[in-house]
Amino acid sequence: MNFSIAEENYIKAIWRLQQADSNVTTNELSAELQTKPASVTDMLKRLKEKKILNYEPYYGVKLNADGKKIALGIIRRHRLWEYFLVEKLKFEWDAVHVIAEELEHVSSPELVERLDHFLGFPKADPHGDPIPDSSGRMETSKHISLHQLKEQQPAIVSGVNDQSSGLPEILRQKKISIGTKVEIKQRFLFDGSIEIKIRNQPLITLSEQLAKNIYVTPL
Amino acid sequence: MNFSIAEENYIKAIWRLQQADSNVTTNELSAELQTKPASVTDMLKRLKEKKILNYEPYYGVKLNADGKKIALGIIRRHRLWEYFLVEKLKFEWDAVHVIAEELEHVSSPELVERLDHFLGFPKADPHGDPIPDSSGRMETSKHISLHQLKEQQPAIVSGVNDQSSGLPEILRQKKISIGTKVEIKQRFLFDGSIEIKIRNQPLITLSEQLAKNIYVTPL
DNA sequence: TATTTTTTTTAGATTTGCCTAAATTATAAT
DNA sequence: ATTATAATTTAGGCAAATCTAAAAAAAATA
Ligand SMILES: [Mn+2]
Ligand SMILES: [Mn+2]
Ligand SMILES: [Mn+2]
Ligand SMILES: [Mn+2]
Repeated sequence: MNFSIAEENYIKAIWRLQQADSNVTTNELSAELQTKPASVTDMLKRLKEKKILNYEPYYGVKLNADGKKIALGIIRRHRLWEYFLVEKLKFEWDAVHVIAEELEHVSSPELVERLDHFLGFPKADPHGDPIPDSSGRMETSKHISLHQLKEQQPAIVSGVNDQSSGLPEILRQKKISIGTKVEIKQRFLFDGSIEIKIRNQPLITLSEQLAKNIYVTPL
Repeated sequence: MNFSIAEENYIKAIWRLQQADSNVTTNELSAELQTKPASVTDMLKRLKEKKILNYEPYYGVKLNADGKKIALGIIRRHRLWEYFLVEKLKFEWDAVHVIAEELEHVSSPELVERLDHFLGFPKADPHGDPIPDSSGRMETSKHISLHQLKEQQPAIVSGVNDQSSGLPEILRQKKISIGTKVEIKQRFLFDGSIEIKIRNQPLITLSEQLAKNIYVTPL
C-alpha cells in the first residue's frame, strides 16, 4: 500500500508517542503534529480503513504490526538521511532534522538500500538514535535524559535531542559529545541546574534546559 | 513564495515545452503531465495569480522571468540529484529520473548548495544535460538527435534521453557513451535505421528508435 | 464565408487534509 | 451520585488538485 506524506507523518508520530505510552490519545497527536484534534480524528478514521492501526473512538490508538513496520521504514529513511547530511554534506546536526523530515518521504526502496550501502551501514544517526535495518529491526536503546540521571551514577552520553538548534555549539564548548562519560556531582533544586564531572576536569555546570536535551545510558 | 509539488511539476513542464515552442498550449501540458486539459486550465489560473507566468485564455501560456528562475531552480535540483544517484549511489542512469522527480521537490536551499559542493560542482547530469548554477544560469546546449544528423557529418555524442529504460545496456554493448565521436555512413529509408562509424571499428547498425534517443553535437 | 472539427474553458463533483463550532462522551470533583 | 470539566467526535466548510460532461471559442475545412 501507498501512503501520502501526511499519512506518513501521522504514522511516525503515533509510533513515537506509543513508545512512551502504549495507547496514544487524540490530544497527544494533535500537539505533536501541530494540528487540531478534529483533524486527528479524521485521519485516524482513514488510517483505520487502511488497517494499519487499532483505533477505538474515545479510547486512543495504537499501531498494529503492519503499522509498526511502516513506521520503522520511515524512521529508517529519516535517520539514514540525517547521517548523510552530517557525514557527507557536513551539516551541523541541529540543522538536519528539518531537512530529513522532507527526504524521509522519498519512496524508492532501491534508493534507501543504496544510500545505506553508500554510508557504510551506519548503526546510529547523528543524534545517537539507532537506525532500523531494512526489515525494520532496531536496537531498543533505553536512554534517559541527563536531567533524570541519579547523582553519583556514572553514565555515557548516548544521544541528544534532534530538534533543538544551537545544541552543537554549546556542547562543543563544554567538550561533551556522544560517548563522553559523565557523572552528576551536585543538583540544585533552585533552578534545576546540575554540576557534572567529565574525565578529570573541573566540575561544569549545566542548566536544566541543557541537561534535558542530552541523553545518557547509565553504566 | 512557496510552491506545492504539483505547482513545481507544472512549472517544470511549461519550461521544457516552451524551449521548443515559446507558447505552450493546454493540450501540450495535459499530455506532458498526464492530466486532463480542464485540470491544466485550473492550475494555469492559480499560477497566474502567483504572477509567475503569462496566461491568455485560449492562447497558451509562457513563464515570465520569475517563472523561469523558479523552473531553473527545480531543474538544478533534479540534475544534481541525478548526478548524485549515478556517481555516488551507482545507479544506472536509466533508473534515476523517476527518483529525481521526487528529490527535486525537497526545498532546502542550503541542501542544494552543499550537495553541489559535495559533488564537486558538476557541469552536466548523467544524461548530458547542463546543470544550472545557483543563480539559474545554464549553458544552452543545442544538441540534436542522432537520427536528425546529416550523413557524413561527424558529431560527438552529447546526451541521451533521460526517460528511456534499457538504454545503458544497449549503449554499453555498442560501445557508445557521452563523448564518443560518431558519423552516419548510410541511412535506410525502409525502417529508418542508420549505419554509423565509431573510431576505426566496423560499421554498426542502429535502429531509428535508438538513434532518436541519442543526442549529438555536430563538429 | 459557412460549417465542421478541435481546442479550451466552465460547471459541477470528488478526495484529501485541514479548520471552527457544537455536540457528545469520558473523567474528575464535589 | 450528581455535576463540572476535559477530551473527543461530529457537522459543516474550505482550498488544492483532480475528474467528467457540457458549453464556448478558435482553427481548419469545405
Ligand atoms: Mn530527526
Ligand atoms: Mn535523529
Ligand atoms: Mn531526468
Ligand atoms: Mn537528466
